[in-house]
Amino acid sequence: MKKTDIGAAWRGLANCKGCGIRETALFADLTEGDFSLIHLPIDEIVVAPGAALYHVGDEPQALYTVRSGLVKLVQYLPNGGQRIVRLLRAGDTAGLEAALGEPYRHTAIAVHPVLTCRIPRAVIQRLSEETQHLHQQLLRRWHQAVERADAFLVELGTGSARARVARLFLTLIDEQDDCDFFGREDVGAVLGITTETASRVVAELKRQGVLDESRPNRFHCDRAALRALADGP
Amino acid sequence: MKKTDIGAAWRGLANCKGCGIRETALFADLTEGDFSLIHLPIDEIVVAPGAALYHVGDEPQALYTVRSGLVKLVQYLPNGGQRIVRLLRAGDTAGLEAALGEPYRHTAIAVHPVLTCRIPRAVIQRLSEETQHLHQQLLRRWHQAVERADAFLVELGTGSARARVARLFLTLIDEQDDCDFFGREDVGAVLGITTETASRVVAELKRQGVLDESRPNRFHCDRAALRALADGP
DNA sequence: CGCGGACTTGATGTGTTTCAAACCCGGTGG
DNA sequence: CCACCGGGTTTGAAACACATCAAGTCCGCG
Repeated sequence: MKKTDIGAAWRGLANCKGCGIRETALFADLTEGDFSLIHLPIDEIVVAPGAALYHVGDEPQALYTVRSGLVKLVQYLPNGGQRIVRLLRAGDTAGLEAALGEPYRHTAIAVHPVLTCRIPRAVIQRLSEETQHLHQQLLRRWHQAVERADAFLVELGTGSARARVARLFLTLIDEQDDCDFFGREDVGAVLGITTETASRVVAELKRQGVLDESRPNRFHCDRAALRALADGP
Repeated sequence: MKKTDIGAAWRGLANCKGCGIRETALFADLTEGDFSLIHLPIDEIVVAPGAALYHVGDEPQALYTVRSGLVKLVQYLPNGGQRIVRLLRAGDTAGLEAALGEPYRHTAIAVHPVLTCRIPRAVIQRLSEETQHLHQQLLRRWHQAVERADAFLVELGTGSARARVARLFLTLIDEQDDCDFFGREDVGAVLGITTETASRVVAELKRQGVLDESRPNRFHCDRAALRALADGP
């Protein structure tokens, strides 16, 4: 609760047309003409680990396209604990509910350093009235959000702690079998297990050579071994 | 897999304008004029318990508005098991992905006898191009689906088996504190626990007088007691 | 009447939680 | 430079909840 909110730094105005990840992002299929409809600035923002993009219940002023890094969507439990309900990476959209004028349902926190584009709600509404393209994209994003949510429930909420951890690594791993991981407390909040169990499992996988920690929380993984663990008991 | 698909019976053509639950359903804010855009029949269908509205991977021909009864959305696990990822009731929409032309991501199965309206995909696409109203509703439905998914994860995937069962009852209970419940196997699939544990917990709650089984799988519940259990250990 | 399916119950084992303590490491200040 | 602290991680031992395997019961139904 007392986490510093410092760490959100303005980086400049976004140049959407020339954006490197546009084809996978919300503005994917906007046309030249569509861009002229944007009359509010889209800011590029750098968010430091631990800082929030927005908080649950906030007035929805904007939604965010993640350009790099990792964002966790957190929901707080009545008992004070927290549960991470989704993880967002490059190309994903955070705070979609802002497009509907609904208050944010989660708190979005940067896990790794995050580069993001802040798109004001007014821009979305304007575009979504004027162009079918964006409307389709919005629907697709919602669809994607549901799929992710279901996947979280099925993949990360089922089976033994070891299997869950293995599946989590498999969802985070890159093409070189490397993986930027995060704190054990967060692992627990994602998988619905305790911090200690998360730590035990990760430590054990390191000992077994399935994981190799090149730097703190940076792992090289044995993909095959992880897959075997993912469905085993 | 071999569940009979019998039990889906045509009941007639829907009269959307006069529909009793329209204000809560997908067609909530369509105008008189909008209805004239519907050129394909909307069927009213009765689905018997255990029968499917559609199967995972099916070509998306239609989406469904649930008018009464209870529908489960099921996802199958690699190991052959299954997990129920959402429960739908009167006013809810099943198979939203059809509006996007995406294949169904779940299998939708009637738990209690279900009365449903089958809305062909073409109708949705036509309407969604012609009227902002429906478009907004579609977005809202997606939003709702995500909220449900998150609630499933947080409420039904956290805490002890007893707490989860209590929360499940609280989500199903009606204003008279009555509750149409369902098989223990399904309870397990919803909560991520085994059939036996589900049975044990329900049986124990019956003995404690928290639940009173008036007829098979029809319960009168002590709401206060359930709420106490819901966050307790 | 006897069968099958869903529910209940018991005994046992194991995985996970819990409570505690030790550890490692980067940072701070003497 | 080193002592010291604090947060995150690891590890241990004991308690507990849940899974598992295996009967047994209670229906409805042919």
